[in-house]
Amino acid sequence: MVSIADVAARAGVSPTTVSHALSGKRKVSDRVRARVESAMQELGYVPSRSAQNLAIGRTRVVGLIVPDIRNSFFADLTHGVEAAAIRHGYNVILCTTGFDHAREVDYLAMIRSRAVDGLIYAAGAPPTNSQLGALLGDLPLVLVDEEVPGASAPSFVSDNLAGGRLAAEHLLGLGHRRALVIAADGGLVSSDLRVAGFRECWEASGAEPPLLASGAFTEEGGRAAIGRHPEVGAADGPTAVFAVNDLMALGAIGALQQAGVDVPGRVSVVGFDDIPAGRYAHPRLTTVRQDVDELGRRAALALIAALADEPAERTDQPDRHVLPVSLTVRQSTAAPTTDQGKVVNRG
Amino acid sequence: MVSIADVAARAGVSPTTVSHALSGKRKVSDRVRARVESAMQELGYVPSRSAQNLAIGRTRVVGLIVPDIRNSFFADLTHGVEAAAIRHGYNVILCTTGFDHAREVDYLAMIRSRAVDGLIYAAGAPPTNSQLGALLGDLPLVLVDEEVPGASAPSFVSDNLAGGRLAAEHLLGLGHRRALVIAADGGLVSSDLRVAGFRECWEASGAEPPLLASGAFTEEGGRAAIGRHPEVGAADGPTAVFAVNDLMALGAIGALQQAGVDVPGRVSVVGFDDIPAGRYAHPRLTTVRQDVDELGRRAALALIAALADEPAERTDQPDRHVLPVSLTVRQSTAAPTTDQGKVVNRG
DNA sequence: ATGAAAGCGCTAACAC
DNA sequence: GTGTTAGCGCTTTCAT
Repeated sequence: MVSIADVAARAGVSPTTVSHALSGKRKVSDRVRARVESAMQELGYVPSRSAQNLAIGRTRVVGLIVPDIRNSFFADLTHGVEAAAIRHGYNVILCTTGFDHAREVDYLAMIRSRAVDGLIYAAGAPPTNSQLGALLGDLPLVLVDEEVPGASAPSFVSDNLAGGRLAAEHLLGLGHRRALVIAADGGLVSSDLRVAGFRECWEASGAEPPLLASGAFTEEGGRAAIGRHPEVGAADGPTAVFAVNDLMALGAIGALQQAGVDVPGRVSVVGFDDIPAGRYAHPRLTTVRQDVDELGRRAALALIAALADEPAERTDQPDRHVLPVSLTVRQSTAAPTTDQGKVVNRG
Repeated sequence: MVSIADVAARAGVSPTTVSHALSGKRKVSDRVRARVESAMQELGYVPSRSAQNLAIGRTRVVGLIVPDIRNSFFADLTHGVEAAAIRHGYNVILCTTGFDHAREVDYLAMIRSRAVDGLIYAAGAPPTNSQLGALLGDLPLVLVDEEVPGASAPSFVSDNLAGGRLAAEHLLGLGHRRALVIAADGGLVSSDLRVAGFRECWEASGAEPPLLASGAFTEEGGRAAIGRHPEVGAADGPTAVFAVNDLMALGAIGALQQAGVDVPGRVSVVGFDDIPAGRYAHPRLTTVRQDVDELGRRAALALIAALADEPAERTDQPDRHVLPVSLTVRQSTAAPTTDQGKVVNRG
């Protein structure tokens, strides 16, 4: 292990000078700099990150907590975070909770030991609300994708309310008047907002209130919700389904098709997220698109900015940043057929 | 920042004793241990990871290099790695190269500065062959998914050769005799082996040698390959396509369908990997399944074991571990139709 | 069973 | 423009 002292000795200068030649934090004469540089070269010197971390009190590493990296939504988010972080000289430690409590505890221990300078938290499960603050201590924190009711940290989320409205408008525009909404279990704010946006818009149109189902945030959750509502696609039953994420929407389509209900012939389905699988599905999924990559990027930049600022700066109001969403119309939605409900003309 | 000295003072013992009470590396009387523990509690003490790292010379962090986390193959791999790592007390720093050279350089700097104890490397691009060793120094390294010709590191890969054979056997068994193989650009060992396995089996059956195309390891790559081979699905043209990964297979199917060629009616397609999108595609994709999660798990365990052993142990022969693959038959393959080539009976 | 003291390798006042 | 020196907070001989 070649240390800064070795380099200093070889170049005939002090360790301080080597340090400054490396960091540029103070002037070093060209002659000396050249000697130092060749000494480093010859010795194959690379500064020890551990020593630097201890000396400066920071690690230039941020933690990213996501429920499951195999979910392509979180993979995209991670991509955005990592790309932004690396551009600013930060590395990211990936922490996937997998909804496992033991793991969360391990992560918290790591976090509290200041192995990371800050944290980006995408809560996938009903988050540890008020506990969060206690567990994290005063570690800089940014929430992304999912807001945590109690927490006083900046958050970056998609416009879930508007997304729900977009889905409702699209379906109403096609002539649908009876809908089933599939929400996520566990009181996730994002799910609640999507449902709220949908209902608000739907009911404002004068259509009858949508049916409500809920389930796990997975394909199986969507499948099961349809199982519990055999009236979907039946005479006088709902002709439209809005699922609060694509996985559930895909599951719903699968269950519908299995029950012999044509999509979109008999029932239209719209999802939320715009994951790759939705583009390959049959029919291709109409969905509300989130710019997940950007969500991750913005969250990372915010955290890094907070880390650079004086800690005092952190008492800023915990602002909530909401990013726009858009509707991507594909083949899983169509006008309802006249034999199963009167088509109503409307704006 | 409460340090070990604070705890020691409060408990009326020396820092040494606090350290040992924490690590259990030597006996501490119950009385003292109790005092130390409550002192830690009251002060909210958490040991500084940076200080520990510097003192013990290790970080308990491993690096994972993958080309792109958004590719679900690598997301699965990452999941396997991370799960195994965390169970053994290691964290993982995610490094996505995105085929960007600047980033690779940043990562190498981090790695050489001993920010990580070891490295798991899934080379997605034509890897930095012989350079690799030089760049990494003597950092413990494990290769996964893709082997690097020069490198003298243990590797964990799927049985690509057998996978290629499986695909060929399946297609031959259905009665196909003319095939197009879509390989990946860039001389990736995995692609070469898959192609080799396929050809070997194909030609051994007496069928005419398959046509060969190649392209990027992406959906677009598969699409373009079909574009360059309009004879696929035409009279006397190939009735089967084997793409060396699912993304390319999906692209090929899309291009075929766009050209009015029915899959599997007129042309059968088999992929490799078994990514989620293949299960949603229409027709659902027949493919060679890799146990990616296990690949990642095994690689992580091997690295961690190497880190625990005496460094001397590392001179072991750089073993190559190959994991079995299996064929998942779905709807993208069928017997060739008689009007486009005589059906031949076989085995 | 417990302590004193010397590092681990770097940074940053504070001198000159 | 360069050097001295004192930490950063922990682990770990070596004593007792």
